[in-house]
Amino acid sequence: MARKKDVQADRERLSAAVWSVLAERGLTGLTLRAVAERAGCTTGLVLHTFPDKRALLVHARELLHQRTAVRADAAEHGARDAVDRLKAVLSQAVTPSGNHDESRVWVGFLAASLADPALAELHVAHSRAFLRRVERLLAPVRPDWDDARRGRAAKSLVALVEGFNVLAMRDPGTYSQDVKDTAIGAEVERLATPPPD
Amino acid sequence: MARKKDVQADRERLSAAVWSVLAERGLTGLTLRAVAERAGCTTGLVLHTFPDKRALLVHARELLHQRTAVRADAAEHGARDAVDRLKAVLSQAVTPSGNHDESRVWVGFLAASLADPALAELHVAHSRAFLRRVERLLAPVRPDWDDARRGRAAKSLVALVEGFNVLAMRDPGTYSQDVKDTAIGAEVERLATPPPD
DNA sequence: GCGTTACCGTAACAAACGGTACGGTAACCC
DNA sequence: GGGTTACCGTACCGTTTGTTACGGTAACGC
Repeated sequence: MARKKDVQADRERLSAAVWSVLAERGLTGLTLRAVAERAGCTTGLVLHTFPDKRALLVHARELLHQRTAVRADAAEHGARDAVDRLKAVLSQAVTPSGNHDESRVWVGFLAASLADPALAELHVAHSRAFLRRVERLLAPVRPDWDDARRGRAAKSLVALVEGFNVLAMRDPGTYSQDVKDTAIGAEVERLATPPPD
Repeated sequence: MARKKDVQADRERLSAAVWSVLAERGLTGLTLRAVAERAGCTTGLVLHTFPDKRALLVHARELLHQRTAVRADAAEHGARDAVDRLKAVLSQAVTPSGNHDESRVWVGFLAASLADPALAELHVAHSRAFLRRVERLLAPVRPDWDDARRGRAAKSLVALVEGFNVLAMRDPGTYSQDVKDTAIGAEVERLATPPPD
């Protein structure tokens, strides 16, 4: 036996490097050497921690999914009533952490998923998980609706959020934080207000 | 003088090849050799028609923008009243031509724009043009609103459309054509119905 | 039909890619 | 503290990338 290392920590650090490179240099610039440089090591460590590039991307994608889920949980937990919970989760989803880095990373993975079935599967799974979360939060807001009706409303809310993220990433002036929050707030209020039908 | 050729036709053919490769193999698979093979020629013709790869991508992006604008014009022209016009343009924007190829191409260009300022500028220009179109179509629907209010509503509609496109591309089962059309139709109807405020 | 000239397929280039193999180095156990 | 062993930086491999240069070929004017 000789020295031992923290493989898990290395994986997280390399995944963070993947996000950073993806946000800054795009999918084309996402090379093993660029990731290694960003993580302060060489390709040796990268390919000893992961079997190949695809596995690295898959892990980075899964970790990103996990982190966003934690953030959504926090937003959900911090809200008071049902309407606030829904609004908080949606609003948090369109609030960029860094200079829209998260959106850029998200788009990078989306484009990469067009050529990698494993990434495609992860993307769909993540997207559906968020949809289910919105459906769950919508249930106490509109208990008078049936599942089908709530499902359609949830899908529209998810589409609104995803659309704002993509648009704000490239044109943050037009799609400012205020614009996004106001739109989401108005939409949720409209869904929550009594008018039956 | 010797033989002459139709440069414009070559450019359109090569741009179409770019779309095809982008949809099928993704951004990573978008190489000059793949484009040449898809167009039935060699890289010789490609780099004699365009100075370099970036110029090829920019032209393909511009032509795509132009084509979608023509389609939107047609949808707008074919509708009867103001509400139908708005609904037709939005619905057409979420109706995939081929097997979501257009969405894949759109995402590919979006990801490519992260590393190419020229593509980024084109993307924003295209996005803003679509937003202005929706604002223009929304004007006769809600003449009682001021520009700011209409602008916010238009941005929400655009976000809804973009979001549906991205979501349906990867999960067409969950976000079916019926789901998208119903949601857009309901949203437009809601905007168009009298209830003031 | 022949010479001229533009076109574009062919081939090669340096650089960079993902991935492999080896060996020096440093940490652990006894 | 010395021997052992796992770690990972270094160097290299074959392939593929964008791009350049050349030359055969085919079409046009006369």
